[in-house]
Amino acid sequence: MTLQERVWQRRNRLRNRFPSLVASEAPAPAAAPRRKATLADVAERAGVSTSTASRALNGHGGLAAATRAAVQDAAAKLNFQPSALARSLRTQQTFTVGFVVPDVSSPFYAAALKGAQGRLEQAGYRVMLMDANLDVDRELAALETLLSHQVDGLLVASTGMPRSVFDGAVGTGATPAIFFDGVVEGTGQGAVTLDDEGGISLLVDHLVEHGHERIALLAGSQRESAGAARLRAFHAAMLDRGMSPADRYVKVCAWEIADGRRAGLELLADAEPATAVLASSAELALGFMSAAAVRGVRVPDEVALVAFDDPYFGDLLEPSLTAVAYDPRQVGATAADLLVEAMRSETEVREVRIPVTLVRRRSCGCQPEASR
Amino acid sequence: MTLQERVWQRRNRLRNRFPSLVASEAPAPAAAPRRKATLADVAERAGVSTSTASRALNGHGGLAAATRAAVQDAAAKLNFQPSALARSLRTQQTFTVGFVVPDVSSPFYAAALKGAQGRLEQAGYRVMLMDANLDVDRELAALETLLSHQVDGLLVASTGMPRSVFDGAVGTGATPAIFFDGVVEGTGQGAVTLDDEGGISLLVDHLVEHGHERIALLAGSQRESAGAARLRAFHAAMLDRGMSPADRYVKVCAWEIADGRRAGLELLADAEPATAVLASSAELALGFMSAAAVRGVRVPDEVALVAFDDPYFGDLLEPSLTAVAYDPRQVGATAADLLVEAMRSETEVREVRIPVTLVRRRSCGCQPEASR
DNA sequence: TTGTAAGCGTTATCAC
DNA sequence: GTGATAACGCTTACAA
Repeated sequence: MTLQERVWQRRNRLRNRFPSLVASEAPAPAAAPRRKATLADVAERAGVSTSTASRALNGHGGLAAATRAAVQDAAAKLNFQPSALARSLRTQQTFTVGFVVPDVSSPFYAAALKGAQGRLEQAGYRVMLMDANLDVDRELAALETLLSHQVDGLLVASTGMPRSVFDGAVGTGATPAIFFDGVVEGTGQGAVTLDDEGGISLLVDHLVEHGHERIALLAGSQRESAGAARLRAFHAAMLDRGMSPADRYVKVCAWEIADGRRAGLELLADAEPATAVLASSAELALGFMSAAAVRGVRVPDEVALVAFDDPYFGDLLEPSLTAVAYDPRQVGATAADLLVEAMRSETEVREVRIPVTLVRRRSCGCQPEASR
Repeated sequence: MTLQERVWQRRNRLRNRFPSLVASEAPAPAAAPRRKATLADVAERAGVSTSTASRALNGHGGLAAATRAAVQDAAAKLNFQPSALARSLRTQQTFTVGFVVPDVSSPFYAAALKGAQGRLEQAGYRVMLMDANLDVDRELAALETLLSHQVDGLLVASTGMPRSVFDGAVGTGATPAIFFDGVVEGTGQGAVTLDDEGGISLLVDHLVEHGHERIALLAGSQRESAGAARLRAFHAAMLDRGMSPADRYVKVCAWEIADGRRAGLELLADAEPATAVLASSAELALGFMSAAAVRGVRVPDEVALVAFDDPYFGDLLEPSLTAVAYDPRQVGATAADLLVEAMRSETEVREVRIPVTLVRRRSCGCQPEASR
């Protein structure tokens, strides 16, 4: 609070100087607007009341074509920009949505953000961004900040926040929330996730086609819903095909390259190592590749590798990476669409799954014809 | 406007229902706050005036310890969250900064955003994000939107906006602006850029050490200041070493992988092709690698490659990529620091350069001992 | 068709 | 120390 106090004092000092400036200084050289024009200024210049000015500018109720023109003219001359603050305070609508992610610098979230930003801007909304830094407490703080700014809606990829905490902070239904990627089960106005089951199925199927039976999983963190979903899907897919992976083949770990490397080294040190590895994310796959390189294990000759997540440089790796691909922007864009709908009118909660496809390259053992 | 109208109507309908709810419904089960608590509610519960309540909460001027406690207690009980909107309207401070980039989904900007976000949050600021989508017009629109929200400061990576346009929109000095990466020359309260000269020098030197003389440049777009700076630095560095590259070795192009590939193919089709290529960004280098692969030209045996920009998977490429590295978060963080300073008090304009280092890997022809 | 006035939720000035 | 009261810049009944 001390900080705020100091700053305000400064501002006020500045503002207090204005009267004298305006009063005693020579009249402005011309139409050089000394201070940001307000609606009252526009009204005065157009010779009407502020209410009329407001109506003219916002296209509301009946009003003479002439006055409307006069007001618009005055507004243009003064370069009038309505104060979003004042308007929002009055209308209780901010046309701002809060965007919360575990880590903006992750390519996936950055792309989702881009997708959402585009749609929201088109719909007339601004985005206020908060990075939870993979920390549930900060995620909570982020939500509270956003709420105190009266955002009209929330787009959140949760870092595994319990439902009760989320509902406690957001209050049920007051501010619509759409989850993407990191879902808080049982709340919110909707969710968009990747087709984890379908993707894992594609990957397992493909490895089986290559004749693998001892398949390992780099599962990622189980706090985020996506990690958990992929692990579940993996077990289901294996069972479907009459296999059940040894527990020691399933590595739960964080999402960074280093974590994938660590887990990969463990996998490779096994007495009877898996012949194929499925990584739950591109980073984990990268980590595994690096582990294999360190141990001198050749991919795909000695161990096959596939990933859920197709990095944009997947083609250029050695070996190129077989992976499940999807459009991360689409998840952001879709979530934004759902949110815009929810903000416009009550809608029933909807869950959307983004489709994924298999990209066959060399890390699985395939020999794709010379690409491109 | 039609949209806004409709939404407001709905809101008002909702609000109009509240009085009856509050008035006729049975008293709330307990301290279950029906509606978001306002300062007036807190004051009433504490039995003081709103002014006193405000003072108590903000730690202003003298007031009895007892009353202060009472107010704080009431606030806690009501779960009071001050309205940022109302406060900002009154104080003319939003504690929000606008962040404008050409493309958030680019790893560099995403990382810069992350760096800035952290520092700003620490300093008590929120970030409102706008993506200009590589378009100067949208950049302008973004600035105007931000200004209409009365952001306290601006962090902008410009897509090559002319100074006059920027000054016209932002007005000189009213709202402090710090540029990063994409600088608008001659305005703003500061700028932070990478050490383009130093980086290019390192790269050229290194290629020269390898014995190269016919060095080509994938220059990137010249609209952004970084692209232009690297091109200038390249010419300077070559001249310094007594070389002057043929014009046909210098390819100006956009920043995408595909652009790098296209330019790379041209370079390789040359009758007397360059023996080394310097790419102004990681994407351009990737594009070149892909072009070389298509043509069956081996890197580094037949052509050496170095890049300004070290992608996080640079190690795992084939060949691994020799590059100039830097911390993109640091540029965001540094810019944020400058901005916070500028918002707190008038400061002279400062230009900061972020240092870069050379990472020797295999694409240049080096044989680094087994990494890691 | 237009104006008057109330109010959104705060903070700040000035009396008491 | 504390309380009225007037802004901040806008929208919107309600009156004229």
